[in-house]
Amino acid sequence: MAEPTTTSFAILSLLGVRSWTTYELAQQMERSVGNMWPRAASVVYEEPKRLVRLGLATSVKKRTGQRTSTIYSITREGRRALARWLGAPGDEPNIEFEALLKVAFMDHGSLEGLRSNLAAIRAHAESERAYGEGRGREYAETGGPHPERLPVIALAFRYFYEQTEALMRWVEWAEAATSDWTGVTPETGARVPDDAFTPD
Amino acid sequence: MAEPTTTSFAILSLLGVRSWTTYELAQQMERSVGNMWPRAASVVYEEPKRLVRLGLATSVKKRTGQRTSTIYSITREGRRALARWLGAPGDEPNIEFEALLKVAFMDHGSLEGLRSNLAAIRAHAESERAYGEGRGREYAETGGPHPERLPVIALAFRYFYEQTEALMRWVEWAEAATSDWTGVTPETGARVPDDAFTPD
DNA sequence: GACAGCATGTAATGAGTTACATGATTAA
DNA sequence: TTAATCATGTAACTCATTACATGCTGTC
Repeated sequence: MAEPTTTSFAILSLLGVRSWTTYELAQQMERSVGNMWPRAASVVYEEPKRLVRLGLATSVKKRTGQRTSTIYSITREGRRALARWLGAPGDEPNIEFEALLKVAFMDHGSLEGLRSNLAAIRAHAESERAYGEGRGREYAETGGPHPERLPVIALAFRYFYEQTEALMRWVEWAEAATSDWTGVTPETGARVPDDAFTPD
Repeated sequence: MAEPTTTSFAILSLLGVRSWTTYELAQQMERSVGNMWPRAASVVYEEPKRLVRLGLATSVKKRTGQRTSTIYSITREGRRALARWLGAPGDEPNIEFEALLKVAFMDHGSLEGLRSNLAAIRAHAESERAYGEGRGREYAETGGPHPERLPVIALAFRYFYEQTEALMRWVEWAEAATSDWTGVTPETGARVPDDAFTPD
């Protein structure tokens, strides 16, 4: 009853690093976990309660004037559960990409729709790249807030990098490949790029 | 009241190509849409009803012995709605990657956990690559069941390729970078790869 | 002393998954 | 004729999102 989910373990993983208030947890979920397991802040306010129910975490209330805030900490049993979860094989990547879905069916849309969606994807990729460069410099220079975690952080960081570069390469290829299109179907002037199905 | 979702439009996009039975829709959702918008078959059996309610599709029942099956077709209004949706900018990629999440917090796990998760990721990447090569050959040789869609299909296909290659590159890098680790933390013998935060 | 932004949640709603049920078809 | 697989759904449940509510803090 009420098994922990991947989201539960994502939060438990953060609690493995140190204790946090719920607000801090929400920040970390966005900043350091958001790239591989994005979740809205509101679940971060709910999930830790389950961890407490299951005995994997404890909570302490703190007063600030009228309001109370909650600080969560991992328990010994929580560490055991975390280690067990980490040892089991994790799920494969799950990708949702609405803009690409539109591109894939743009033969029912318009050339402007294609171009504007590619442009939006490129803008996104560029902003991700810039963000990544900033984060990378930060880690390289300061070591980050938890230097003892740098080896594993480096692994995840590099995935983000490969990911972003792949997206940039693709969108540049796609913009070039469609630059001479005059429509979105073969009859109206869309062409299959030579190297499309046999890349190298 | 019951606005269509991205999943609705994914299905409507398929209906833009031709009419399908629900079962065929479920197959197509896995085969041709699954890579950018994966959904369980059960939603494919529910969603088209909404399209009908909204006047974007029509349904016809067909008998096969005792059982009935349903064939869905797009309406003129459906085509208009589809074109409008295609013209608006789509959402950015949304990536969930549990195995990577585990890697990122494996400093609370074990070296075996790290290696086995990397191995699983590699196996997945290799199988994706093999699958992609098969599909690519198929398209290049036969043109696929809807040759008029080849130009846009080529764009989406190439994204899948870049995606898969990026994952392969990453996992090979990660396995090499961790091959000399004797533990998962700096004290136990994990090291930050030289090029981790300043790739090139 | 008002307003913006930080901090801390709850509630309503909905989308999606897994599990189940069962009919039809084909191969052993 | 049995078992496996294809085909067609429904039901229960839960995860997650958006929207809302409200207190605190610093600054103009």
